[in-house]
Amino acid sequence: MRRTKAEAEQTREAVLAAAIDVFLKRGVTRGTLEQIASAAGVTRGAIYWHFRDKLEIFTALERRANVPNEELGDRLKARLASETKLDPLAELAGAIGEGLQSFEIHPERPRILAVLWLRCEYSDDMLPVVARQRDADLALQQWFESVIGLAAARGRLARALSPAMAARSLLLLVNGSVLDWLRGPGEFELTAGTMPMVTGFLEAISAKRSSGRQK
Amino acid sequence: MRRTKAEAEQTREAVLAAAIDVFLKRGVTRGTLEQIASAAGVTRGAIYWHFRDKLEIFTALERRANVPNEELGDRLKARLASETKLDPLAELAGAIGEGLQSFEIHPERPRILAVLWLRCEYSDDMLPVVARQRDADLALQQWFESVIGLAAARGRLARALSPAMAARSLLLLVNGSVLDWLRGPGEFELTAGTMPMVTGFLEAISAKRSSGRQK
DNA sequence: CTTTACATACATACAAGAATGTATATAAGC
DNA sequence: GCTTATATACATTCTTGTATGTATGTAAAG
Repeated sequence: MRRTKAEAEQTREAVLAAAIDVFLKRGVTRGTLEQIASAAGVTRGAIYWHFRDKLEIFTALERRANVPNEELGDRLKARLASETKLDPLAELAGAIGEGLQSFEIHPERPRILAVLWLRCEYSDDMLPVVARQRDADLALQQWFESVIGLAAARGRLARALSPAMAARSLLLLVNGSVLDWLRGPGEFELTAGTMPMVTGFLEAISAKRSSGRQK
Repeated sequence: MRRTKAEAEQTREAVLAAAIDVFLKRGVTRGTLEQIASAAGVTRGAIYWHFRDKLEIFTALERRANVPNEELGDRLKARLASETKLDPLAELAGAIGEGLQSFEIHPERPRILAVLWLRCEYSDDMLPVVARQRDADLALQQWFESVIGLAAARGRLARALSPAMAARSLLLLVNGSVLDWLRGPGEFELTAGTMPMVTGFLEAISAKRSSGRQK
């Protein structure tokens, strides 16, 4: 019955994949370890070997959700620093488009996010989870803000919204659209349905170059 | 032990109020009828008299969440229809401000919304609830769109966003900000923290009257 | 190269506690 | 007197955690 290390890692992954399935169907609280085990083709014993309890499974999933965004942000910041001729807002739109597409390319990601955002009760004991998600959001908002601030410094931002407010608005737009997309299974295509709002918003907050004085 | 009709109605309300407390603390699934009962100062027997099961308590709460918005929308539409001189976008901003303030004035409303949005697992059996919330959102979006469409018809809308996209963006902004507010207990004031984004957004999508040609 | 010893990767079985729903008791309004 | 509004008691079902069994990989000793 004892498996090799590689096989053990494989069952660990199977448990996590099964957990996503079960959490999506039944919710994190109502989904049971027995259901996860049978979905993974093992018994609860195997789960208790790899994870202390259900919360540890959940946090393992949570950890996988927020990683890719950070890389994306770092790449964009690097590119903007090296090539100063690029239009910051256009590049920002491109990066957001990339981020959205990654959800359509890697099917696991939206499933995990759906668990975090829609299959989870944020009661008192989940408070650290909420805090981590807020931190992730804040990080996103801040790199939005730094890019928008760059545009503002070059006089390419209208005065209606400060960089901070614009960044926050943009984040709410994107997150909200993703949330809607997760709620409705296949009601619209994520990138195609979201980008018009993003580019429209960015265009709306861009300084109009023809007029020195707009109000 | 038998109470008069008025007293019975009172305990029904007490149960609902207690349910909000318990759901907020423990989550809808993990919150137990026993906890609700003791918080309401009754036993589970009383609850089972007034409600068939926990889901019925939940739906009773849900019903109370979406009512006020509809009234607000109807009032604004009536006012815009009667007085044609008003600026639609400015009135829209005012109505949104009113709506936000109602959350700060009536403390029960954000608590119920927090239950619906953050203390609830939307697993398969909750699908009708998700559908109802989407319908409520769609209704909001549509009255945003009708007002913005009015502004567009008067040439007071920039071309960056269509009325439909602008309405959707605006709804995402407002809902997202409310969600953030519900997540962080007292991190910012709802109206004061949200309205700058709303007015900024509306200003950004307004046609600049000085220039005949903006790009 | 074999043997031995130990850790690993599970499965199985069991006990305890919750939570729910229901059935029954009861006492007071109508 | 019948119904209503509750409390109480009970049976049942889940679920979890843990304890234990067990067989296999793995590595070191000889």
